[in-house]
Amino acid sequence: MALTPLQQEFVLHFGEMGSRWGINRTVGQIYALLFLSRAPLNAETITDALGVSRSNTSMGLKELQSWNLVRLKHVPGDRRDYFTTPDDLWEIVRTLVAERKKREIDPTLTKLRELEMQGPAGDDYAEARIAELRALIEMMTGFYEDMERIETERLVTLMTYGSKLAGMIDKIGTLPKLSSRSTNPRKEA
Amino acid sequence: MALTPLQQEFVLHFGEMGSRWGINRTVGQIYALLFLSRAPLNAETITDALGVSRSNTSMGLKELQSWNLVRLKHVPGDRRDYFTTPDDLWEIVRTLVAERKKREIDPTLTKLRELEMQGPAGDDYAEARIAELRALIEMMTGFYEDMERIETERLVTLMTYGSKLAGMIDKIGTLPKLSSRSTNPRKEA
DNA sequence: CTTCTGTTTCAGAAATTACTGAAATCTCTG
DNA sequence: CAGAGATTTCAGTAATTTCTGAAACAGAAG
Repeated sequence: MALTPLQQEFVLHFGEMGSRWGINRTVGQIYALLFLSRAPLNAETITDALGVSRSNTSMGLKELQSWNLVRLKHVPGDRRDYFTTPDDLWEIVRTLVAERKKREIDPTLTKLRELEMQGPAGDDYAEARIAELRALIEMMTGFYEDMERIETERLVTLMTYGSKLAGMIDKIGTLPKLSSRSTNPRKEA
Repeated sequence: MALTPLQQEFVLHFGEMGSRWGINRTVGQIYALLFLSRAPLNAETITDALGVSRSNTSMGLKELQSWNLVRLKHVPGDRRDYFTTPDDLWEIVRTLVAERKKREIDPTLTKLRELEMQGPAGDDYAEARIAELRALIEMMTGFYEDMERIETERLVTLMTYGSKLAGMIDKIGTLPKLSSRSTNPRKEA
């Protein structure tokens, strides 16, 4: 499969960005190719389009599967595996955020909790810093978990609302009580 | 400077996580060390505490400076440079997000706009996908820019509010008009 | 069971990235 | 300006990561 110039440029860009995103070039390129392709592609087609080895494609697809970024499809009457990316971009973003959190944040949160468990270490400043960092990460991951549960349509509304939020935030506490994870938002109604 | 076991473990963890975070081990370790240290440290002290070469420390500090993650301090009567991390963790988070956006997202947004500029390429699906991705990234970066301007205290309130937001979002549009980047949030008052 | 098609694994090669020590540079101070 | 202290640069080396081709594996069909 020959790539159009548009596909080509997009694929090369994702390859180059790969290292910044924590994946390797081939993985970035495979993803880019699938992203732009309406129909699912099999490993052979990908190998051929990108000019990499068949085994490299296999590893790349495995990596993308471990990120939950691609779906496996089967074409009737064809034994080969076909891959696609979800049509819904928001689903992709959600997956990406969830996976990065899992890989880049959760291990550290666990470690910070461990360190706190070990009790006083005779270094007040370091202990305070660690506790503060742990609390901040917990706040952010807690918020993330709440946002994760909100439907896409509402998220879009929220994001579009943008700077108006500042004004709205100040109304919090004056609004009727609703269930929430929060313990004490500024003022209890 | 000998590290306490607490510092040691924290520093080693940051070193290991470094590669996932897009920095190298030494950079992660230097940052961790500075983060836990009340007093600013000079390059010599860091070199000694981490057991790396002086030049490696120099490069690591340079990298951290390029990320705006450390500040340079000067101790009266001492010509050496001393480094610290900001006391305010929120400031650190803001820097981190800003820098990652700059490195991981902005170049892609630029590239997507370029690709769209090049006009029809005879691949409707790919063009639509690219346009959709560009629009999504613009929405998210636009929202980010709005949030960036909100004071920390309000952000904390917002994050603490968590799942209550879902209910609040539905009220958007019924609230009095305020200035905003948004063009048409669901319903105009 | 054997063959055929497709996928994965893996050891080594290639490429990239990180680290070091020595030399160069920079900048105060006397 | 000369010398001392501090930092940076850089070429070479070490370590790590990525990629490949060959071989092993899987399972459907005859």
